[in-house]
Amino acid sequence: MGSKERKERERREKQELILNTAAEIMKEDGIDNISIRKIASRIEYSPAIIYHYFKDKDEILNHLMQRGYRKILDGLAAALDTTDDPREKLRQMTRNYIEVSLQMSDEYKAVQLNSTPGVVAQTASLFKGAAAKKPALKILFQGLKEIYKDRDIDDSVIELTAQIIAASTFGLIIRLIMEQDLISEEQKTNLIDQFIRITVDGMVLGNTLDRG
Amino acid sequence: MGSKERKERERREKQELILNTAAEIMKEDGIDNISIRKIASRIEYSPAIIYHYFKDKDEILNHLMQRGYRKILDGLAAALDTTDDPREKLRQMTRNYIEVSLQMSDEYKAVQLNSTPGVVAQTASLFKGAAAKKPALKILFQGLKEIYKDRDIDDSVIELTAQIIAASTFGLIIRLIMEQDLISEEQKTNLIDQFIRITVDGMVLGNTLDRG
DNA sequence: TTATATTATTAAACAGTGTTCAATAAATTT
DNA sequence: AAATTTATTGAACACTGTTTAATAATATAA
Repeated sequence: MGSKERKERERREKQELILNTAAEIMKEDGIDNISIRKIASRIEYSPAIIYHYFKDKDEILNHLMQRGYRKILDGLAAALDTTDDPREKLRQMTRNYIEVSLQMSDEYKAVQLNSTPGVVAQTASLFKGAAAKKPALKILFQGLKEIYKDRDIDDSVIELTAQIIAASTFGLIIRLIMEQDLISEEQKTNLIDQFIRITVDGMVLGNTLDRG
Repeated sequence: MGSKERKERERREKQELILNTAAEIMKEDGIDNISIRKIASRIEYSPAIIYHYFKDKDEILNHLMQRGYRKILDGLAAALDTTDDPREKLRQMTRNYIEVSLQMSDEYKAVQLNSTPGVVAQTASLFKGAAAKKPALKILFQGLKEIYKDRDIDDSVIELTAQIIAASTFGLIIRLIMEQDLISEEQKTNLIDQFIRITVDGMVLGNTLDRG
C-alpha cells in the first residue's frame, strides 16, 4: 500500500488542525492565552501529543506569525492599480496598507511586535538593502523612484525614504490599534488622511526642498 | 513612640526594595522573566510576602512602567534650547527624543507597547485633544505652531500633524530597537538624519503645499 | 510588665503553565 | 504472525501567580 503519502498527508492535516485550533484560541482569548493544554483539550488529545507534531510552543506561534505575515502581504498585493499618477498610486497603496492592517489588528500586532529573531528577520525593514529584499518595501521603493524620476536623487536616499515611510506607517498603525478604544471613527479617518497628506505630499518632497 | 511614621516609611522602603529588585530582573532577564518567586527569592522572603505590599503582579509591572515613563519625560525635558529658530528647535527636540529613547530601549518598549488600559491611557497621543493633555505632544504642538505662525493653518490641523509626527517617531524608535541587531551604527545614523530631514522639512511643510 | 491588638511573615495548597520520558496502543512492513 | 515503526498517553518535573490559615514579631493599652 502506498500509505506513506497518506501518512504524511495525515500528519500535515493534524498539524493544520493544531494550528487552526491555536488560531481559534488566539482570536477568542488573545495571543497570550494560547496554551498547549488548551489546544490539546480542544482537539481532544493529551497535551503531550502536540510535541509529536511541533518542536515546542514557539514553533506553533511562529507558524501563526507566518500566516499573519502572508495575510498582510496578500492584502497589500490587492492594491488595485486604478491610476497611473505615481503620487496618487502611492497614496492609494499607503491607505490600502493601513486599512488592511487595521482589519486584522491582532495578526498585525502579533507579527510586527514579535521579538523572536526569526520573525524580526522577516519583518525587518530598516537594514541597508532592505528595499531589494522585502516585498512591501520594494513596492514602496519603486513607487518613490517613479516620483523622483525627473530629479537627481541617489538610490540610497530613496531607500532611506522608503524605510522611514514604512517605519512611520508602522508607528501609526500600532498606535491606532493600541488606542482604538480612545479614538473615534472620525478622528481615525482624520489621522489617516493627514498622514497620507503629509507623507506623500510632504515627506516625499522633503528630499528636494531647501533647508534653513 | 511616634512609630507610625517609621512604620509607613519602612513599608515604603520595602515596596521600593521589591520594585528595585523587579527592575533589576527586568534589566538582566527581560520584562517577561520577572516573576514573583524570583523577586521573593532575591530579597530572601517567601513569595507570599509580595502580596502584602502589592495587590498583584500587574501592580508591580505598572509601577515599573510609571518609572520608565517618568524617565523618558525627564530625558525629553533636558532638550536644551540652544537656538531660537523654530525649525532647528524642532529638529533638535526630535533628535534628542529619539536618542534618549534608544538609550533606555527596554523601558521605552515596555511602556509604549504595554496593553494595560491604564498605561495605554497614559501613553496615548492620537485622541482628539491630546495636544492639550500630553506633555510631550504639547511641546511638539507649540513648536509647530511657531513654525506655522505666518501661515493660516487651523489648530486642529496642527494637532493632527503633531500626532502624526509623534506616531511616526514612535514607529521609527520601536523598529530601531527591534531590529538593532540587524542595523549598523552608520545605518542608524543615516535613518535618524533622514527621518528628521523629511519630518521637519517635509512633513511639516506638507500642510502648505499644493497637491496634484 | 502583662495582655491585647496590629502587622509582618510564612508554609502549604490550588490551579495553571511548558516540557520530557517511559510505557502502551495502533498501524504498517516484513 | 512477528517485527518494526508510528501515534498516543499518564505521570512526573519544574515552573508560574495567587489565596488562606496559621504563626511570629511588633506596637499599643492597661
